[in-house]
Amino acid sequence: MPKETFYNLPLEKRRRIELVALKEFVDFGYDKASTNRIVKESGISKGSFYQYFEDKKDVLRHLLDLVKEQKLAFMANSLNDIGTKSFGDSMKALFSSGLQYAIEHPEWGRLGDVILKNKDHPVIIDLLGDNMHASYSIYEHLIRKGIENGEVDEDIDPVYLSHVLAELNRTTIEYYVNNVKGEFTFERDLMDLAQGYIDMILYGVSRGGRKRND
Amino acid sequence: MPKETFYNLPLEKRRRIELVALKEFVDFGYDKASTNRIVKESGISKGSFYQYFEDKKDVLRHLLDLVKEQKLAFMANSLNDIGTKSFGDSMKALFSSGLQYAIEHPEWGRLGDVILKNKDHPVIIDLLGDNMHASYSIYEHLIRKGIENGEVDEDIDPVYLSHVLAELNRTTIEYYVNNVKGEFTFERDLMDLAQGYIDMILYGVSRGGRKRND
DNA sequence: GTACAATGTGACCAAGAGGTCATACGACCC
DNA sequence: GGGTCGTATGACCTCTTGGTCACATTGTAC
Repeated sequence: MPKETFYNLPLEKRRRIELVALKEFVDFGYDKASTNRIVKESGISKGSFYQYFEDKKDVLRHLLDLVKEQKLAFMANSLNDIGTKSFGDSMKALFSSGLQYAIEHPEWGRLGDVILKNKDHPVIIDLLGDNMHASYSIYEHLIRKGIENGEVDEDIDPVYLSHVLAELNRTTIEYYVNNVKGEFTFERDLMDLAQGYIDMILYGVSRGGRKRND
Repeated sequence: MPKETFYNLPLEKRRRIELVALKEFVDFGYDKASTNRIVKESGISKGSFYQYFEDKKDVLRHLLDLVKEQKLAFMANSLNDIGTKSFGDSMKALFSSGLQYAIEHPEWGRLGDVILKNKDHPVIIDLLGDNMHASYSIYEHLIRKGIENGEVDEDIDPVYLSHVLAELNRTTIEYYVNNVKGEFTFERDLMDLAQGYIDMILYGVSRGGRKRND
């Protein structure tokens, strides 16, 4: 956790440091992110930096706390009634609110991607702790429920599928944020996109096998 | 390319250096891979190292050449008749020979994973050059052919799907190599696994939507 | 033997990393 | 004025990095 000194700072200065650090981690990843660059870019001295944070890891921890808080608030609606919906609708809610978050908060969204991509890094493992497992568990939980309901094929290994879905979610959001950018801002387009995505998961990519265009 | 001096070396010494370097890149990724560690581990001097290779990048280039050569030889059969098969069978051939390669050459297989995971790194982009695009293109080509045949849903963006399939392929192989290890050594198991994988892609994960267990 | 080229060596370099610390500054209290 | 407390500073530390280079060793030809 950042030290008290950091929280005593004027809000504006705090935000400035956070944004510079965020950009640094997003642009360079954990290892290559440079504390020297962060202090230079945010116009503070090296000494101050280490009076605000324990160490480099502490900065990333703080950013992850922020993004987690933000994203949970953002996705609260989708997550709340997840127990009441079908597998497909739950997945759709998860995907579309995730994509919407990535569109509205591009830098913070990219932090999530960078973290997920470096999920083998010891520092990331340490920082995420149970959180990582938790994010897989959401999928796993939905899958098991889906199997019980008869919505999901019982032959599929739920643990395997949870990995696939988490990766697929990330890949898809990354693809649309990178390649399609601002073209999908309308709620309607986003829902169409999500529907296509869910159909692909549920019914596959084969022509005859899909439901939507029957 | 490695310098002539390197190729003049006794084969055994060359292999030793290659294996140490491979392990280093696989364990640490490009940036954190240390030339100092490589020379220490392989029992040569720093000076010799730089008489064999231009620079750090040159070593990875050499390893990528080796793995590419190996893997192409390994997958030659699957790749040869890819034009003559259906989308599903081509995908199956691609997946199962890829998995088999990963099982039989774990370290070299992991190098491919590490590279694919760091595909945004400038050095990796430089080294892979058109190769990366080529690997996506295989998928893209199959997808477009599948759409023409009426095998694949025409509503799906082929470029997007090629990214998804490449990622899915990697995730699945990674999952089975990490979690299931030696249990799938028999040809039969491997083909079952591949069939399940392809069915998931073609017909989705929904109970009713899948063909295999109708 | 001498000569010459190929190969081997490790001290050395500059750059950058994360992190520390003695010192200085400014606001408040007495 | 003096004292003190929270904050700001940048020179400095050690460590590791990728890469160099003057020199030593070896092998072969004559």
